[in-house]
Amino acid sequence: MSDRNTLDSLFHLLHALKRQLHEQAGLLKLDITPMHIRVLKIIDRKKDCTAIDVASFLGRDKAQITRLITTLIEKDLLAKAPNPTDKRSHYLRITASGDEIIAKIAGIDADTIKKMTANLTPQEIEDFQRIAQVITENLSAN
Amino acid sequence: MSDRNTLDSLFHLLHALKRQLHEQAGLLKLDITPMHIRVLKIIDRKKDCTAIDVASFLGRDKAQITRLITTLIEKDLLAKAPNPTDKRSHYLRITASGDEIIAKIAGIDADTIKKMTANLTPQEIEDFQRIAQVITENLSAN
DNA sequence: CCAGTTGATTGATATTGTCAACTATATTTT
DNA sequence: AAAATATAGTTGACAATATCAATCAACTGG
Repeated sequence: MSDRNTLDSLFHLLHALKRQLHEQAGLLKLDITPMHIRVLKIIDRKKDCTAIDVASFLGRDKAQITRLITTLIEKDLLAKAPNPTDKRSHYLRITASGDEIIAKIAGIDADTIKKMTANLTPQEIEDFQRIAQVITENLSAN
Repeated sequence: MSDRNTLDSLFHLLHALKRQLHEQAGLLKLDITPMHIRVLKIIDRKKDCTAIDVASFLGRDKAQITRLITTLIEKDLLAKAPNPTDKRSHYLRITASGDEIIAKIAGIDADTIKKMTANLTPQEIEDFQRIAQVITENLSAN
């Protein structure tokens, strides 16, 4: 367990995080996945958010985003509004039910972060985030 | 981009890492995935490794491990040897071709880590790894 | 207007992950 | 020793995530 290298550690962390978020998604009792939740959060934060915005923010394929948005609309957590500047695209708006879910998610997220960062100092958390970002950029650079 | 929270940062990092490893797996020109590579590495490190050992080390379902091992055997990177202490199970042995692949992987891994940690100090890398482990443990604890 | 680009959707398919059922051996209990 | 239980491994089914290619409609620059 102790002779893991950086890559292994990260993989392990990834897996633990995935499990955690999957559990949390289950807590919502909606038939919704972690990715749906991420999409919802992004749309909530960004004004006049379109599908492309979500895709580029997450660095994911447009196809995946289309499908995630479709199910969010089916579940009435999201609705499309016309985009006055481009008839091909739509502004994504959170519905009233969506707002409720987002509030719940915020609470659950806070718990997760609290759990993750138990026994870490604010300085450590800040360092971790900063270094994580550097590594991400290093990986993304080609 | 800048107002990401810890969860978002981690997700982003893990996604970038996944992509990187996927590319690297492609580099091997075998028809093999990142998970196959992880399994191969574990078996290489542990003497008399069985499928269960791999599953418990990775914290994955046995079913998934069985399938990964099956394709590794098909590709002649792995072979089963009898386990003298239990007729249900087998020791997993790396073949000669498997050894070659593992050597290549080691080189590629070194490159990845170098890329990831460019412009980070040894201290930062150490901190990151330590904090990542703490977070993993926090998440795994129930 | 035309050519090329972009936003969105759909189909196909790969990877990873989980659950449940099952076989064959091992181990424990009585 | 026989019965009950547990474990190693396999298989089937399926969910969640991800990517690629093709397509359509709408936009943009020349």
